[in-house]
Amino acid sequence: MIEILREDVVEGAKALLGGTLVRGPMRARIVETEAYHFDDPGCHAYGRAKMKNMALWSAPGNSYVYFTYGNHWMLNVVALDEGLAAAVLIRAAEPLAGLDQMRANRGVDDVRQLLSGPGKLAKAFGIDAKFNDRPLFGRQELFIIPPEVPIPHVEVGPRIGIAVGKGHETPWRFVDADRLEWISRPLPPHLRRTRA
DNA sequence: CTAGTGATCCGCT
DNA sequence: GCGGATCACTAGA
Repeated sequence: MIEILREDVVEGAKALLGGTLVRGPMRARIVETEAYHFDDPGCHAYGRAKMKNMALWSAPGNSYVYFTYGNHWMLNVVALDEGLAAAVLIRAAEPLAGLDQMRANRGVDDVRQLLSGPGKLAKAFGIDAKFNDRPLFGRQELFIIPPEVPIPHVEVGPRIGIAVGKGHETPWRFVDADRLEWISRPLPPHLRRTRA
């Protein structure tokens, strides 16, 4: 997995689908990701290094966690693309285990609401600044188990929440086509199907 | 649909 | 050093 992330952030974003995010009793299957890379105005690594995004230059496979909109933490996996800083945003997951812990952290009961968005997922897993810039593969307090085999069907769409003029059309949002009920929001009508 | 939230950034004193 | 704009979102009408 780290080898893929080091090579190509788009491939990395697809390869992370089907992976398992783990913390304590909590386990969840990653069903939605987005890719961001250095040359893309929507990427936090665009322009020059800033205080909050130092982790983007740490190492492929590390976490990049940041805070936005006054409320929300986001979990990213650091990657490289042609040697330049890049990242994969983990946007949604299917709860597998430790649901009671997730419910307690989120303050909601509905299983569909636990992890169906990047801010929700981070809150359910109790992810905050202390998880920034840490390895995510291998056993840690928070880690990701890569999928044993790539998932069979990936659907693609434009990324969410990117302002006009900042790469909003770039189709770098990837979802597990067989688990659409767990994604953060529906894909727009015309989508392309590709292989993982 | 819109309000809320607060750290960070950038351009100007 | 200051202040407004921005922001990879969510909850609730």
